[in-house]
Amino acid sequence: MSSDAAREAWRTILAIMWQGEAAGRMRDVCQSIGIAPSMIKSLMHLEEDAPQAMRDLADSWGCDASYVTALIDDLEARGFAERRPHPSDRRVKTVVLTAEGAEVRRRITSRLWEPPAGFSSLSCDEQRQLCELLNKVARADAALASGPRGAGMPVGGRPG
Amino acid sequence: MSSDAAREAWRTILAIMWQGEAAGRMRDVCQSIGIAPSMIKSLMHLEEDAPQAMRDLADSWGCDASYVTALIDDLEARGFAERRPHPSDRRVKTVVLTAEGAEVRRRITSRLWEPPAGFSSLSCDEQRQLCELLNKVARADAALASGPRGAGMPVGGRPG
DNA sequence: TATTGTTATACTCTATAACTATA
DNA sequence: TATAGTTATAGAGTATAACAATA
Repeated sequence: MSSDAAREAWRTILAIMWQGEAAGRMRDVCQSIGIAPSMIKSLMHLEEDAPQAMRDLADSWGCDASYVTALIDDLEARGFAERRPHPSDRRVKTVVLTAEGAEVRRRITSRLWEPPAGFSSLSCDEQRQLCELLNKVARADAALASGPRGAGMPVGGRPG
Repeated sequence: MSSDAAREAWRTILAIMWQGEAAGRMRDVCQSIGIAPSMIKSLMHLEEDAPQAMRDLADSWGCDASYVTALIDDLEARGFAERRPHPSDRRVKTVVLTAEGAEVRRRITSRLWEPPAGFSSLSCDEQRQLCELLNKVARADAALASGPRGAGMPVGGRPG
């Protein structure tokens, strides 16, 4: 059970995300850059110097492997990503961002990470306070998520 | 241009939304209640005692009118919503939530508005502080949104 | 035999165009 | 003539099943 203040804070975050100036952000970014929304998710998760196996991408995106094939086909067709063989397992294909893909990724994040207009109503001190409180929440949330649901831990993790 | 603290705060909100315990929230709610994600959006915007014209729904969801027809067809088929004639304009159809639809809506919100696990790492005072700061942002954001992009105002709104 | 990625296929989501009824 | 909603249809987005290559 959670406190009323926490509940209201969370509801307000949802309102800022879905009803405020940032609501159509995702769609605007897609239109201005000329890519499909599904591409953003892929681009944001790939990196320039860290090849990732297709299978791992399917797992972390929670989608079917065949759909990863389709997504990476698209990215490759536009020159944003590149398939590479796995050094030791020839079944596996890995994916990296090309220089052009990395550039597009930077353009996306610079728009997406721009805070909604309402943040300008806070003083500098308030902005720093807000930032610290949110960081505390995010750190705790990440820690809790890696406990009960983390990737490295077996499912029956907690010893009897 | 926005301050570094504001930028970091916003990025942290995005991390909490997309990477933390709340990341799969929407999908979980859909599965546990047995409805499609698109239905959530519709249900959350309808009300039990405030009939809304189909046309207005299309506008506020930013989608085509024909898709509203499909959505409301689904909701009606499941007994969650009901079409009603407009009192004065016989072209218009309005939509309201049925009692059952309102009940499902309550179940959805009670899960969706549950704050992510990380909020429990804040003291009561910190939760209240966070809540106040976010409220300030949300209020300013709503005010700014209703200025440049508001519904009631003509596009060329600012007088010369 | 089990696993990785691909292909073929089908189902869901959403938009466009043509249509009917009303204003 | 213009507007509200519907129908028919087509295009994206995504999954399932069958398959080839490799382990």
